[in-house]
Amino acid sequence: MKVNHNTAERILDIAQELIQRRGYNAISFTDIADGVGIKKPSIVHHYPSKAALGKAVVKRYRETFASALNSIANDPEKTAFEAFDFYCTPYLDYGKTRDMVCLCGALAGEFTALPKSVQKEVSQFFEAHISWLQMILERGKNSGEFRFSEASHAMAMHILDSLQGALIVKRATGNFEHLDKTIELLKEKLCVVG
Amino acid sequence: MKVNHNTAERILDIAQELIQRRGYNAISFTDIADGVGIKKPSIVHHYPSKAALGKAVVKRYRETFASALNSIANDPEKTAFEAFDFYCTPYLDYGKTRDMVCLCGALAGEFTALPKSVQKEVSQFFEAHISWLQMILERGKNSGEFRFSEASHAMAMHILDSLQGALIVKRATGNFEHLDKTIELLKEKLCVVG
DNA sequence: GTCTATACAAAGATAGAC
DNA sequence: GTCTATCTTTGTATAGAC
Repeated sequence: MKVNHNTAERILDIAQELIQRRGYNAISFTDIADGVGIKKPSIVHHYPSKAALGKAVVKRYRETFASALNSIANDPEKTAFEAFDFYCTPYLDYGKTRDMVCLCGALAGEFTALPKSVQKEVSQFFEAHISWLQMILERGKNSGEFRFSEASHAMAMHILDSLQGALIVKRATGNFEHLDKTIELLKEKLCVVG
Repeated sequence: MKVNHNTAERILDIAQELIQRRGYNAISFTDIADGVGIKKPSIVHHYPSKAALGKAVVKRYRETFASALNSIANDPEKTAFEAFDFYCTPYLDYGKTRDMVCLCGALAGEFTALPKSVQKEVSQFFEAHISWLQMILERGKNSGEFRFSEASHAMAMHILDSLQGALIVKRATGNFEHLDKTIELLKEKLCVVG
């Protein structure tokens, strides 16, 4: 994890982590300011409102994922299986922590209580992931790596749903097996030879 | 849906619906009071704190489920497939709504920001559902209705995760297909003949 | 760009009349 | 059991000095 020394970015770092741990409506400028080591009005200087900060956090998260997923997809050396495995990595990592979930998984739990601009980013995140997964699934099917009978779009939705669900249930039960088992079952479902 | 005329129960009804729509930290005594048609202090008369109210809401939800699941499991007329199908019904129903998710799915998204007493109820809800599903899966395997190679406990976790994840992603994307597709895929995975 | 000080609204909760 | 009135804290946000 890269460490930022730029204040605007450090605010995003702390805000993101706090949302992943506690959610959007449970955190305040004071919490973020304490984490960064500055005062409340300094945050407002960088982000004019909580909604603007929330949007910036999700936008960065979404774009970081988009960039990484894009790289993998465009790398001719990578197989569809490797791309799928890469996709699972952050879920596995969060799955090992006691109280962190995907940023957008946390936000989805309080979706209708979010500012519209934040909702939009969250929706885009999920839609981009479903599209990317669908593409990788089709590629793997064509290459013979994957074997499944369902529509690739339905499979893509199912993979996303399972991983997001596994993270939130993991945290609520304290059972860290959820992620490992989910990925195992998904791979089996895809008939991965891997 | 039964309509309650008892104030204490009506408070639980409204609080539950509001949490399912917006989450715990985004709602207030004022929101609930407006929904019930009373004033804030009347809520406090019935539930001494927000934490106590939250706990009561989840406890009732959990017990209502436990009772229904118990009835199905103890009914000798019901097959394992019928029990599984019954389990999916509320998810399907919430899946058709624009902005409702499972009460405990919503709460899981802000788990660490919940009062300890509420956390405990949510954990118990998930654990009870996993145990119940595991039992039904084993029963179906023994009767020849289900065919799966994984541990029944892992399958039970996976079913719960998928359904919970499908609900929150459904709401965040506005794509109502998530639940239907999830259940279809789960049934196929179980090699359901039914 | 960061701070102190402050405004203003909303939150959870209490006191006490009816 | 429900209300009005109030307390206290915390929230987001602004003004203006440094």
